[in-house]
Amino acid sequence: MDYLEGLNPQQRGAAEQINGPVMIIAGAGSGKTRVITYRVAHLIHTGVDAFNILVLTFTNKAAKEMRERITKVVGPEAKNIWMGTFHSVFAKILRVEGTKIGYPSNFTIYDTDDSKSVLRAVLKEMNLDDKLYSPNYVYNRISAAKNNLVSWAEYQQNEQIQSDDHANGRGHLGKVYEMYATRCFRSGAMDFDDLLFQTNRLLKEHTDVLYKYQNKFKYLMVDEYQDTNFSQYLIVKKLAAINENICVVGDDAQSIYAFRGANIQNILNFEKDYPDLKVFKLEQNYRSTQNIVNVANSIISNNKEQLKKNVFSEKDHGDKIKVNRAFSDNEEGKTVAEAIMQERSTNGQKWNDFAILYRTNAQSRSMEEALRKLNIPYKIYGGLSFYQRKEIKDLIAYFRLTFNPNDEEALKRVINYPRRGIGDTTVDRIILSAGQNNITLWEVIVEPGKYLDGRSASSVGVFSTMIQSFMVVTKTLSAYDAALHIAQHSGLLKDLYEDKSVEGLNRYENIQELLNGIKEFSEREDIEERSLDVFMQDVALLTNDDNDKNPNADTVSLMTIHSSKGLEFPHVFVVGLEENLFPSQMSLNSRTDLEEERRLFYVAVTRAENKLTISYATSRFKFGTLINCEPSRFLDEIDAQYLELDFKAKPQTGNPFFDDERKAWSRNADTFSKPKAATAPPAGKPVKTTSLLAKAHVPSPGFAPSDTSGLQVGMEVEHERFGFGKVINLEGNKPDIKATIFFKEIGQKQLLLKFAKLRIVS
DNA sequence: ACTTGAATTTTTTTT
DNA sequence: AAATTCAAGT
Repeated sequence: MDYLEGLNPQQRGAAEQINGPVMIIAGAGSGKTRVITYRVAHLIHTGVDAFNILVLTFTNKAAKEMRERITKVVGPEAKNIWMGTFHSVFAKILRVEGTKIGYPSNFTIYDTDDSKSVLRAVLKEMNLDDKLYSPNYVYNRISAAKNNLVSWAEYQQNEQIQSDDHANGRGHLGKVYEMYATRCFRSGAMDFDDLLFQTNRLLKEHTDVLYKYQNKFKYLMVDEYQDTNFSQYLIVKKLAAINENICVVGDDAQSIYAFRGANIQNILNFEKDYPDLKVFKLEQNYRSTQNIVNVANSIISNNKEQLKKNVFSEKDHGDKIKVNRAFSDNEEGKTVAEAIMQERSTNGQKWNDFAILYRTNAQSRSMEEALRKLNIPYKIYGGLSFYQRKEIKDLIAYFRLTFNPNDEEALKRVINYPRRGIGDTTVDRIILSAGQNNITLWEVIVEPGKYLDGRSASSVGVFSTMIQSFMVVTKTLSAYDAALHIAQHSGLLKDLYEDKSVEGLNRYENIQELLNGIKEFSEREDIEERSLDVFMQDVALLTNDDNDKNPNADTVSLMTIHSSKGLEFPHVFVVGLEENLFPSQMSLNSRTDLEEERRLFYVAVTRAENKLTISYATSRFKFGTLINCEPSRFLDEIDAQYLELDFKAKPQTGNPFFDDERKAWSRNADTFSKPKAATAPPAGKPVKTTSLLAKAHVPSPGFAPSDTSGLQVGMEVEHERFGFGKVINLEGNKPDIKATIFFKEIGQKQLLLKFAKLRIVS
């Protein structure tokens, strides 16, 4: 039992309560992963067969980490535990049982790009305006339906939905959903939501299958339960129905995936589903200093919907939370990079100790540039995954087509890449005859002479013969040899090799990297089936982290707050605390969305162990135009006693974030009602600086900042935004010289010379 | 069929 | 600013 010694009483209680329904409300940094690890270890020690345990996690990475930790406690037996994301676990089950609901076992998994491409085709065929029916909107709508287990037929019959759609002028959505679903089915494909939706169908329509897995998974654990949607909730509930040995772990304060259908009610209502539920609350935060925990608490206390808990820390108070203000996004990056540089040298820290977190992926660029200038090694997590790169998707599309010739998205992707003279017209004709003869595209292609005329028939024939040869060849080759064969004989490798541009070289290397990955896979000894089609099966579910070559390199980490969930760093920088960015402007229309943004901020803050720095910029580029930004409302919500500002608060207001600029942009309660007809354009809407305000300054043509090292009192200067002014004072030493400048249009300002972009006029 | 350059759109977050 | 789509020319 010594493995339980390291747990505090609540943690231990949760780990030892192995029978019956259990809910663990785990505050940030409260040792949640530890508890799950030891709970599973405890299950195995008390004699539960590892094969009977199912652990559902939120990311592949989390699953992998947990398995490693459990292995340390219980040894190789840990290999036999079913552990993974909802999507990967049920994809695996659907490969085995999917034939019962009409899917081939080699079904393709469509990623978001594939799905949207199908939708575009459908919308085009139905002649629908793709402004009104934007693929994005339609996709989300269908996704939401599936996550609530509404089939296309039910969608069409549901009066509420229908009247909503009609009110939105989108009465054809039901039909689009139907076409989309049938198209995917015909292609032998499931999208992400299908993996859960079809699992539900399977368990509902085939009680023998349900029974089988109920008995297999005698013990269920679900991590990050607050992020499950209805579809996931129901799968779990069904699987647990016989034994009711279900343990869910979560923190309602960290629910940040409602946009993907996550339903916070799942955790709030868990007690109703299981009246004899045992609840454990983990409230001691072992990760962060008291200041950080207190700030986090003061943020989250602004939310109405939450389970009561009292997260506390017994660590030192630690430093106050620094708040930096910058004039632009680039300067914000510079400030962060310089702070990292400095701290590392004074405190002897590693690059690893720092993380920069942001709301949107687009913000990484200004950070990257600043880090690169100071030669700071960094790594960006998330963003475009390796498997989403064009060249990788192209090659994989060939694999997909080889193993599932009905995969229309793969077919359309590669039928004319590399160029082989099959243009849009021919493709359209193929689609047309497939429709007319009620057969698949593939069936047209294998007998081109029957459906197409001479010229195109021959080039199409060459293509289909090639794919057919792949089907034969891959049967006997190892995964790597098969992949190489396809890469070579499809002409793809040659096409990339001949492109000598930098990007072309890069693409070629990426293909080699993929091939290397496949080689590694085909040499793995821990799995039985190592053929290419097995490798293919989960590729759509892989993310960037799963392709990380040296995860232990000493680098600064850059990532969105969403992907930072579950991680921790000694010093965290949260950047871009601005209205319309964080909180995102998409979230301003409803209280629930806004509360989710606030939880997101909570997640960001609680990643920090010892030090936290928050920053915002007063202007930044968006879509190539400069916009003015106002400080985020979240900053106002933090109890000021924990903060340390790098700029002077305005004494009159008592609120450091309400400065003149802020007042001019005046935001308050009516953000929730209508956008007001203000004299000033609302912040966040892209506005050319030239037309900003009556008093806005138009920089002189060819405005470029001068070298200000020789600046003297009395000189006239021009500032990009503040206009012309006169230097009235200079103070401070070398890099930190502060200039007081009187600007004609806006009055006196203090600027740090190293940041200010000034042109010396005279 | 394909190439080129212009016009248009895009940003939330992810399995 | 970058990526994608569109339209005219070859």
